[in-house]
Amino acid sequence: MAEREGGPRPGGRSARVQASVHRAVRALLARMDRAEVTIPLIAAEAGVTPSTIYRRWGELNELLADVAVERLRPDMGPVETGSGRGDLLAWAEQYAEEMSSGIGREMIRDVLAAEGAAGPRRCCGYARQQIATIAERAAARGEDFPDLDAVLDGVIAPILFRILFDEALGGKRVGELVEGVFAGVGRRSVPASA
Amino acid sequence: MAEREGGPRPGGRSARVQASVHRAVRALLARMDRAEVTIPLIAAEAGVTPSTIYRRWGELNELLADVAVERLRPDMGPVETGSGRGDLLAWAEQYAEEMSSGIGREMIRDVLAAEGAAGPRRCCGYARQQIATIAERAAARGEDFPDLDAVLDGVIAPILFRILFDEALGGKRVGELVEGVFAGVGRRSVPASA
DNA sequence: CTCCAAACGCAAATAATTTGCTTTTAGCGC
DNA sequence: GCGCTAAAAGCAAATTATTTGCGTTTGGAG
Repeated sequence: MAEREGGPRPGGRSARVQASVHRAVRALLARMDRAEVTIPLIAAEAGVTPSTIYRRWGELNELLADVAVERLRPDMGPVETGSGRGDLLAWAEQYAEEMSSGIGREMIRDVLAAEGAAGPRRCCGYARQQIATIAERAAARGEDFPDLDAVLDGVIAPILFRILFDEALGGKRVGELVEGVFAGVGRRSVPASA
Repeated sequence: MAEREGGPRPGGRSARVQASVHRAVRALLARMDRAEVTIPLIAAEAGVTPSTIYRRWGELNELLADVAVERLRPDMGPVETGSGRGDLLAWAEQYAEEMSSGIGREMIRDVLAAEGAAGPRRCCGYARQQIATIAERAAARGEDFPDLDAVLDGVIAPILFRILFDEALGGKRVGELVEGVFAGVGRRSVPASA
């Protein structure tokens, strides 16, 4: 659990190259439009030969997705507000805002555009984990908290769907979504009252 | 409303080229893996020169997205079952199934990977229109029917979110989602009972 | 019918990608 | 430590894709 991924050793050449390439991608992405970023450019910025990148990542999209997934990994747990509802609301609002930004949107698209389904799954897993943390805290306090799937489908899904297909949701609507999943607590899988 | 888009005249050279290229893309996509499809290949299959495609679409992704959007356009209205709930359920189940298929998934990704937001918007618009039709029919029968946005966020969003980021939902879960948006009818924007 | 501009075809020039081979280097047994 | 081995990187040539300049075709308007 302490290691991140890939490289045989943190300080090895392989790891150094990967770090250098990732750094180069982030730098170029910050400096110019994504459409202008090419593998030879990244290679030059990173101080490696293009063929190294081609052999390791195959194509530009894979590399961009790799970098994006890493950037999308949350660097801290969800903030605590005192209640599960407050935690979820605060987290969802921040999540929506981060993902709605230009860079956030691009990262999501990069992740989705990559070949396998591993990238998207990992991103989904990040959100899942954050919500699970909130749910556990709520459970520890003896509160009712909606199912993980209910939150994924009722809050995360609309946020990402609108970003990708329509227009990003505002904070107000996100709040309504959170209210919605709490309104439905216990309605599913609990054969009571319906 | 009778014309489709683009071309000056249905039988003109421009339209002929576009049709030929689109046909070529569909043929190649059916015959081989997407990763192997290149613009020169498409050009050869379509009987045009590559530069024509480059000038018109710019890059492979744009062309693939263009073709995908066209294929994603519904070719008929939602089936009528007698009730708004039944219509929505039937439509959502078919939608989920179509989009979950390998080809559906690929088309969505192609659309999302393209530059502008026009493609995704159009796809969202297709779904919106289908739902609006169902809603109008329900209204004409005097039934209650959820808001368009409630359906988009409560049914379409989870379906697509799971396909893109996790695992496609089964028909059972889709049914639950439809039930969910009907359970919430009138709860939003109508200041009653809460 | 003639003209104009947009779209296409062609081919040369440029850039990206692949590939075979050599060199470096991290991990491993001694 | 000391070599050995295999994975990963560098290098350069070959291949393939993309861009571009220019001449030609063609659809639409006067």
